[in-house]
Amino acid sequence: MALGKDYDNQRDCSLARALELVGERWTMLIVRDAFFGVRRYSDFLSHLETPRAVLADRLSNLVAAGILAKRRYSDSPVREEYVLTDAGRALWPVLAALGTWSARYVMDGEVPRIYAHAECGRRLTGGSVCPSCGPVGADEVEIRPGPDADFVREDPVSVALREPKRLLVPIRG
Amino acid sequence: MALGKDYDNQRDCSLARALELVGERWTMLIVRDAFFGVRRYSDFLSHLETPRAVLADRLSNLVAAGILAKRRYSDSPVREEYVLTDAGRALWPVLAALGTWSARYVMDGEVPRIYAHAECGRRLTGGSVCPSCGPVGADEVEIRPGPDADFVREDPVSVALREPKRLLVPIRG
DNA sequence: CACTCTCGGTTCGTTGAACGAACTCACGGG
DNA sequence: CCCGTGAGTTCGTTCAACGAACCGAGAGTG
Repeated sequence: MALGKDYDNQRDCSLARALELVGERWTMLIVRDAFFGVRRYSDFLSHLETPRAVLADRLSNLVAAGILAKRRYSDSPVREEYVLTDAGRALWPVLAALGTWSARYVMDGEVPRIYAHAECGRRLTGGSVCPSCGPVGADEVEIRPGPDADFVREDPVSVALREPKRLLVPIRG
Repeated sequence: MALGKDYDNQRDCSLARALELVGERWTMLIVRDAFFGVRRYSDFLSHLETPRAVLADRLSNLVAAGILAKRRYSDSPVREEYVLTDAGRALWPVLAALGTWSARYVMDGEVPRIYAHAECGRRLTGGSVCPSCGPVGADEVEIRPGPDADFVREDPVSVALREPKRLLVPIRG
């Protein structure tokens, strides 16, 4: 496949191999949403507003890559959810690093969302490091709306994120 | 533009804004090559083997985003080179985090390339942290071929990377 | 029982991006 | 004068993203 997601002549580079798994359009935002507690196809769909076929394709790729796991949470009716695996949760420092870079060099002072250490309440620096307690895992991170948050969107995920919540805690009870 | 690189409904997220700048196909690998010391259009081209039009588009996007700067290094003939700006160099922790994740969860023990702290020679952990000296900037990082490197490719960049070198040091004198 | 709703998709026609080969243009060297 | 190099642009083809419509199973309502 010459076109598409692979980087055939760059297999000798761990970065390129990683990008084959998480470098496609929408994939990183799906992973971010998974950290936000999104688990259902319909919630990913309404929050990201991606074409349904693209979402289905990305979810199955992420499952194949071992980043998400597909789990049945109801037998009747049959309902599936997508949850982060260990490998998926290990992507937190990557998202955090990119978010931190963006806050510094792209967002120009705007702070739509605040990331803090849930135990001590201090804001994280470098994305995943608490200034008092050192590096923190994603499950110890609390997110809450920042001074520049807008509350315009009405999809279930956006509504749930209007209140502080911990990463990885599912958005629906 | 509904199609393409933007994530219009996600502007309220620093990650999405970052991905609008560095999330397109090839862009991250161009930035990685810039850290490797690649500066010339023809070197990016032969190392990445991307279509020429795509490379030209990505380079101009990166310049517009303030991640690369286009600089004339010869007036006659007119020759330009692309170098990382401060904002571009600040992307190092992002690449390092993704590379580290990949080494752990994707590469399955293969080590094509080794990243070490140039001062003390120790291999970096977490991508950009020296176990003795703490966090290191990209300019203090030395790369060298690892046990699983292959020396198959003959383009100027691949050849130059057969020997140890520091990040950011240009590949051609 | 019929009707409707929700969830989690698949199908399909259209648009736009990636691909790769060919072409351009300015300069420099022999 | 011809050739080579660097840095692109042009263009026809192929493939992926888009979005609207469709689908099937089960649950809830009247």
